[in-house]
Amino acid sequence: MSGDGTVGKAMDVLDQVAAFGRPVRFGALLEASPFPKATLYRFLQTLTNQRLLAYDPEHQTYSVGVRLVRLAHAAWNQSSLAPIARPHLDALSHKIGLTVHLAQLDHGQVLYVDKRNATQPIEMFSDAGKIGPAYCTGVGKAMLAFLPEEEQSRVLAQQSYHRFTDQTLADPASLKAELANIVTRGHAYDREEHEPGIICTAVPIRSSKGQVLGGLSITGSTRDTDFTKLDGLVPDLRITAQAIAADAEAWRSPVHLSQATNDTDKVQPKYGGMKQ
Amino acid sequence: MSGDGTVGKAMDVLDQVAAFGRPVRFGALLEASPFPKATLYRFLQTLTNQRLLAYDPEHQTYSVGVRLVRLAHAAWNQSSLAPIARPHLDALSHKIGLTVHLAQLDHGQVLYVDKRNATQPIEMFSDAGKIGPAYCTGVGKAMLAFLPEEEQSRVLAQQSYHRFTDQTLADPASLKAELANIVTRGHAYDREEHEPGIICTAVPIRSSKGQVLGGLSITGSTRDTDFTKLDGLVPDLRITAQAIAADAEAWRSPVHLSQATNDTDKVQPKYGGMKQ
DNA sequence: TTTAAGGTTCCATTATTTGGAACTAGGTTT
DNA sequence: AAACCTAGTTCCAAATAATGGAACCTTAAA
Repeated sequence: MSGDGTVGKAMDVLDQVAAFGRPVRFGALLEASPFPKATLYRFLQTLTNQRLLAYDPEHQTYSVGVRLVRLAHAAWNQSSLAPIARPHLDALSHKIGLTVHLAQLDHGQVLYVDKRNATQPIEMFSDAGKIGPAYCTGVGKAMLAFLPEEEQSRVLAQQSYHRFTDQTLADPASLKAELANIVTRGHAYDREEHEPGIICTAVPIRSSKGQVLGGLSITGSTRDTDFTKLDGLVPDLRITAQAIAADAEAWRSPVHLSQATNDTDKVQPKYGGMKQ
Repeated sequence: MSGDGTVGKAMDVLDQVAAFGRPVRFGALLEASPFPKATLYRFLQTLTNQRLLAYDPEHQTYSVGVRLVRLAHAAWNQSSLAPIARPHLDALSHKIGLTVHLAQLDHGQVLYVDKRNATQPIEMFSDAGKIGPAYCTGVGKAMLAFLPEEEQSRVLAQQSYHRFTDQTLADPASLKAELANIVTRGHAYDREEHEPGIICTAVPIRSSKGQVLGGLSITGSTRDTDFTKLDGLVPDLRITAQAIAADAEAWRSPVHLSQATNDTDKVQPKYGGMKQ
């Protein structure tokens, strides 16, 4: 699938285990794997050694390893919009009192990187890291709409176009038409296209050069809210998105000036600080 | 460092980028890398192709890629205690009104997988995924204390023994003595050993066979609380830890009965659902 | 005790990785 | 403007690691 030599293949195996969503036995993996028994076995060994997988000897099952949680922490901090956007999300959700989502595009899908739920407590990882379809969510369409021509076509061709509800735009043509509307309008709607009873308004987060950095949305249920209400909040959304974009650009720029002075007095110097 | 063929080396590179904590240029990586230029270059290409790294062409910098966030979501859900422990944490933090941490051991270090902060809103990934030292935190010591002999020795030898405060137990001998106390007492203290002004009580989460699954702690500042107060909460901690362990065992057991019926009607069937 | 299925190891073959050196693109000094 | 860096990229023969068919365990049932 990915190619990319041994590392790519190993990642495919990792993805496969992750896709099961629960501990899985060797045989189950083998059945669905393009690799012969011995090869798959060795990959699982390697990944387990690397603690990218965890092996439960009692049940003889593999599951995705916690080392990933650690790496993800770094990823979330250093290459997602989340740390930059945090204060803005706090302010926005406090002001409007509805659920706010921050998302980015990953491999043609919507990756939620942060969330504010005004009423209930936040659901941690269960939301950050969650993925959703791009063609039938507010944030997804807001991001797609402002993608450069070529990239947009590529991503549109990747979508699954599953019909979640009877509002879902389940083919590239109607989606493309909708995206044009979004560009002129400046924001996207989700009209119960993904889940019945759930509507949303979303805007893209774009750099000064117009590059799509992410998306921001307000979500509500049809019981509590409607599009008139949501429309009233669009200015707030826009302002927040712009503020996030501005901060993102301010953060990125000065980075390359100082040459890597690997702070050795840090709390947990990668491996260096640990005896081996 | 890790060995394990090509995949291991690639992971080392990934770790190296993660350790920088910010976007990093090729040259900076090369300086600190055991690999020759061409080799490092190819690894970075491969990892970038795999979206495990993200490359910013403008600044020519690499950072950890968001694909990891996605994988971590799976890891957190399927092989951490967090999803099982969630309701218990909610109940505990609600009842006692102090900060509660849920942690697991990863590679001799404390990996925080969830947190409840009774007063302030939860800080998402900034806490889940965070790592800390095992030898000078409450959860760390609680878990170390109940490790099997051999594993304990191995992990003790891995610690960095940095003296964070003048309370830090900064050598294996005094740590080992303390661990013995923890075993008889049944719970661990952090007496400002990691951060001045921060104290905590922690218990291990152990399976019915005594295996250490994780750790649970209550943290407070010396201004608001003291060990007398914390001691009063230990029974609650214990009960919660036991409940989590019980649920964890109940969840694991029936897993291997049903043979992999890869749900194809799932929302996002890994790649299968997407045209390629 | 035999059979079977699931898992693990072996090892000659095959394919990938390796890294020194040569090359290219920007930017800076002479 | 030419020479000269420095940082990043490509090439390719040699070295190394991955491959997978088959044999071998090990546990659970017949």
